Amino acid sequence: MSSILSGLNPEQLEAVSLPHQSALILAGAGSGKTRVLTTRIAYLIQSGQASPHGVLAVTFTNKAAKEMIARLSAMLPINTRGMWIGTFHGLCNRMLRLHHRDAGLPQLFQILDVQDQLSLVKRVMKAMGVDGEKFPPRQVQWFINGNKEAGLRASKVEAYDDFSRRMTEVYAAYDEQCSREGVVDFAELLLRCFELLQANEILRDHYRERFAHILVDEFQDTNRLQYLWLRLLAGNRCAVMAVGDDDQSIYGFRGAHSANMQSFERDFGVAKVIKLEQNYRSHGNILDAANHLIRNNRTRLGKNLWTAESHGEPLRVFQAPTDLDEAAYVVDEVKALSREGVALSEIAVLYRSNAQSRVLEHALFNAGLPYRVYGGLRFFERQEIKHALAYLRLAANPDDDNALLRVINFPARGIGARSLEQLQESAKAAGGSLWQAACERSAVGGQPVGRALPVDPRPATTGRPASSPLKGIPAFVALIESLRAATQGLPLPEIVEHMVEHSGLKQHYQSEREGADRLENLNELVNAAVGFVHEAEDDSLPAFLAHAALEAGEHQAEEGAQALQLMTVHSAKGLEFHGVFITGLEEGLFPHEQSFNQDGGLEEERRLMYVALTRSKRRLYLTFAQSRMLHGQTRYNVSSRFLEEIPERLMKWVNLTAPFAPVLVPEPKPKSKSAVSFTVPKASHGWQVGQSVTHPKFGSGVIVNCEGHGPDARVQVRFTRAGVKWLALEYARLTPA
DNA sequence: CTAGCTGCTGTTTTT
DNA sequence: CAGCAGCTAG
Repeated sequence: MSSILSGLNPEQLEAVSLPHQSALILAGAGSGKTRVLTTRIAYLIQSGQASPHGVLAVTFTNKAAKEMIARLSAMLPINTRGMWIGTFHGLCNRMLRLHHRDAGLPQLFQILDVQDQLSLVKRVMKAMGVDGEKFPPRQVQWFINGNKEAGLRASKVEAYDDFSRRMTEVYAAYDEQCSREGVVDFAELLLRCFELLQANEILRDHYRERFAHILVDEFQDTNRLQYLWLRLLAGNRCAVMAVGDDDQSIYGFRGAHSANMQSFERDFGVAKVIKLEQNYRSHGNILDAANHLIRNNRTRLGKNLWTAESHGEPLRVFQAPTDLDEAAYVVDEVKALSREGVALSEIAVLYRSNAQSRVLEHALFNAGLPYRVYGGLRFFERQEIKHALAYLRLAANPDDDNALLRVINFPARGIGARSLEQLQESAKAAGGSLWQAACERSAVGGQPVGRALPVDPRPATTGRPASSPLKGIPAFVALIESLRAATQGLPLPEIVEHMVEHSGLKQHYQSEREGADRLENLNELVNAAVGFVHEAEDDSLPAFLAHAALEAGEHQAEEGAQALQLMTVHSAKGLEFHGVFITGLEEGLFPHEQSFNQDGGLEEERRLMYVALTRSKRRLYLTFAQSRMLHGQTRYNVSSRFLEEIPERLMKWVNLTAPFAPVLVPEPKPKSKSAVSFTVPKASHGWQVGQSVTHPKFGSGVIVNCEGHGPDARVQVRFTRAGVKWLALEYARLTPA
């Protein structure tokens, strides 16, 4: 017992060994929050106050859940498999699978990711004849999720104006369509689970009996629904330990409600709030900077981090003329750090928005520095993977219209908009899924059956009722049936492999010019299935599909490899690095301009900056650029106000530019760098046929043709790797080889 | 029906 | 600059 508790400071110890009561732990960045949580679980189990079976621990990200399980396994000789440790979505998914009947869901319900959800929303809107101009689908999606996350079904939404009334109608229709298809979106996982527990007393009591201890990580990020879910699940006898930091609440934009911390104190009868304020991560200057910055926020619970460590180095501030120069600086400094012996995996480059990673990646790639990007397009979100998954989903549940629509004509098999329209109409008329409608048509050799016929609005076409589409649809039905039959009972990896091989996807990408990467990803999908079988308790196809939806990014981030870490500030939360670059510190970017009109938006941006600062253990860089390419045009920004909120004495301006010097508007750059630096009399733009060139993306090649003059000048280049391409000289960054 | 083109638009953060 | 909807030629 003493072994797991040794080394804890008094506050940590108090938190870990609390008696059976609900508690709120205010845990500052780097104060050993995860350690407290895991040690608490270990303590409860080791002292016999709880069994592994009777503890539920919920986190916000998969990464955090994994971390917790790993640390727990290291601390105690117990099997952590089967323990209820996971994300809100993961745990709700688990509960819904176990009780799908009570929850009113098919056993094999599928999970819609953001893209799937959006396309379903669009489909529903189209069917209802809702104007997509007046009601942007994204906004409708946001509306639906927002209400679900507030715990509101369409029938409970209070709509006082025509606009929200119409949106609410779409919400209702969308939910109906989801249940027809047997699919649930992310928010639905939570809401459905909540409703299940609410409606089913026996089940509720069962789980309340079972989970005597609930632990919640990142409590400040919980939304209304998650809070209600916790309260419902906890009942009166459960001890809930909520750990959070209001200063790190950065998900307000999607409904997180850090006031849940205050509600928690009240609703759960918290006797004492424990504050963890000693920071074990960063040197003093870094903490000073973070503390000063966050003091500019009005709405805080109040907390001040301190450290026993020395001040360390000053923060290094770098002002770059352009985003390219900023990237170049990052490259140089990373190289220097690396030479000093700092592992690349201990260095992170942070940015506010994903779009910023491009320029950085480009510079790193050219410098030959290995890097890994978190976020962005995740593995399971790639087009070819989504296609393959759609085939798999159809094998598991053919009524999944989203999946069907994705692949019914991919690879192309002659099913166009017209036949789809007809299919959708007959499905609607029969009140069934698209798959059912497709089967009906195929079954009788092309004759539309029974009631399916009369809806055709154009009498002219009734002469030859839907003859052309019937070539494609029966072929599709037959394909799916044969895939299903062939994979029946096979182990998961073989199912996946069979699908990839025989769905026509592989063939399609083999014949496609740029299909090599996609093929590789498809192979990687088979590997993912193999890995999944080894790791997961449930290695069925539906479990794999759920995994794909819930842990979309898992596969591109190989742990431990020696690579520089690139990520948004959001995804950096909870991580720490020896050296951190916070880039793009410009007004409009960080803080983001979208935050200016949002309620409390600026304070959230500041908390985001606080999170960014506190990721660093030792070395911290703050960089910004005076001009930056954004959305295809150059923008001139001033430095971020956050730089001014950090005391000057903590910072060192490394490029010797006076701080807050007036922004110089650079002269317009020459149209094409290469055209200026390279002059050959032959042509006005300086390039000639036969010349060897290199392109940042396509690599090396030879010019095979030229045409046009001035801004319209183009050259045709035969690249060694990328084939033959026409490039506009004004834009292509071509260099002589 | 398909493929390929044009022209438009929307842009933050994520389970 | 992307991704996408809508259009046109084959």
